[in-house]
Amino acid sequence: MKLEVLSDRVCGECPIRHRAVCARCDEDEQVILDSMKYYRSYEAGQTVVWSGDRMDFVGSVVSGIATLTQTMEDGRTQMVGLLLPSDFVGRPGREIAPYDVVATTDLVMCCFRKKPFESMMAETPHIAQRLLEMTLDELDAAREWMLLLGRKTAREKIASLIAIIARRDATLQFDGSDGPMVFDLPLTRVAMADYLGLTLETVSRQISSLRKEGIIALEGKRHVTIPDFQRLLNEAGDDADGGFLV
Amino acid sequence: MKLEVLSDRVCGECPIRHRAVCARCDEDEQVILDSMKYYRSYEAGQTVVWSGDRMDFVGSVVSGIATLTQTMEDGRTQMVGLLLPSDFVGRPGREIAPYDVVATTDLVMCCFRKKPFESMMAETPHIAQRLLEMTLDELDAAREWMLLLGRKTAREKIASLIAIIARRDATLQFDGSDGPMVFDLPLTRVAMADYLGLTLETVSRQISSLRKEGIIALEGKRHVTIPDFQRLLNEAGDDADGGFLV
DNA sequence: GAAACGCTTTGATCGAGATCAAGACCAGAA
DNA sequence: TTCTGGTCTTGATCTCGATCAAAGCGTTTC
Repeated sequence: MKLEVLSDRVCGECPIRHRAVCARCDEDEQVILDSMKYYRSYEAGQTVVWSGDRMDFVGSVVSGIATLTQTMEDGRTQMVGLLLPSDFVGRPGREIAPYDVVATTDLVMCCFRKKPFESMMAETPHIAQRLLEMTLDELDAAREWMLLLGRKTAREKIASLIAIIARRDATLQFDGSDGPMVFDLPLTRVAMADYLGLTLETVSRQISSLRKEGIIALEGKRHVTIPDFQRLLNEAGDDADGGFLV
Repeated sequence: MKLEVLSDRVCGECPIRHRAVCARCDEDEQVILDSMKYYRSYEAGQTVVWSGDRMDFVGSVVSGIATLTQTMEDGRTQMVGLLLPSDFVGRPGREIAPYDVVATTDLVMCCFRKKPFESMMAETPHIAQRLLEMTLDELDAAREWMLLLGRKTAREKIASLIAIIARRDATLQFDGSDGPMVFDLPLTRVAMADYLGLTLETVSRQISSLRKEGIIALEGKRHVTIPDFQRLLNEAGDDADGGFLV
């Protein structure tokens, strides 16, 4: 679908140019990556990578949202990462994918075949440096999530998730501070449950509860308005402004 | 205490030389690190770093065990990492420590002042490469832990933790496959509870339950024997051999 | 020796969230 | 229009792990 449009695109006009794994590259390096890259599109619901399968590429999310999930034999599943534009998928040096990667919305990825990318990385410290930085950020996020999974109540979990999504959307749009925040939840109730270590019924109940108390407002199932962000943060159990943003 | 002995030690005879952040360095690089490094010792129970404090050094665990914990204002705590020999503490480029680091046993660390280490890292791809590798491993471990925290039962959590500690100890000692595994738990019941997202009472009850069923045997509070490792793994809810080790 | 302290175990009870079950809401297809 | 399938909400009940409480055990101190 969008593939034709995108395949013409050069890195210079890429929307994630300054945040992705290639962010630190100078012009020469960029030219090489530009010639190596190719785009892939996925529809909402499609699986990008199956856990246990061989993975012959790595890449960055250009637009859309994907999830990283782990599943036990009996079917219990836990989402272990939420991939947003500029996030990196795949691990250099790894053959087999350890997680399912699923497109939650329509998704476009900027991909590189694994071998060439690995050689490029060995010669280009800028890429390795940026990847290290991004991986350390992901590790922080994973650890924040461990606190949520291990110690927060259902209500706090929901409030935390909504706050995280809201803050991200706010960052993307404008950073004009006050006024109500408005956005769409990019996840189904099931996906939220898988992320939060809850059941979908509990997710639904807690969202209803926050709605009844006026902490959030809902239009339809997905469209959310937050009249007072600080009030939401209080429900999330985080200190001050919800951890680190800066 | 051990400080005197250690301060004479050269990197060549370091027990973690081949696994730590310096593992990839060649001899020249090693010599520089050798001259920069200094050892620090901590007693069991001492706090190495306070969350929120400025951190002026980074370093590797040489011997002993430390924990990484996060705490909410109301006192709920979650352990987000277990630091074993060769693990790295601190993030280049970060000023403020986001977690408490606490020595669980007597601990020796090989430290570098942050600024010099950062400059060294900028000039030495070997260090950045190895750190990336280690960080990716930690990210995998954190994600495995997210599955445990979000979806496993109390019994599965305990079995998983014991299995992980057992496997690590087995790796350190010999890889002769069969026969009972014997080792000491390096954590108190409270620490286990903080790691697993449980209360200490539940930890104690589940350990008692595994003991009564003969899946583990206990001498005193800490000394564990596992007669049949596969049986323990079945209780952990992991597939096959408990995920990745290779 | 006894006392004090830290760590652990065990028991009794409670409650948050899971589970089971039904129905609401909405979009697309016939 | 009705049917069908997917997503979400709400209710009733149950259960696992939390909470509250007491006591056991080993080590250190005096």
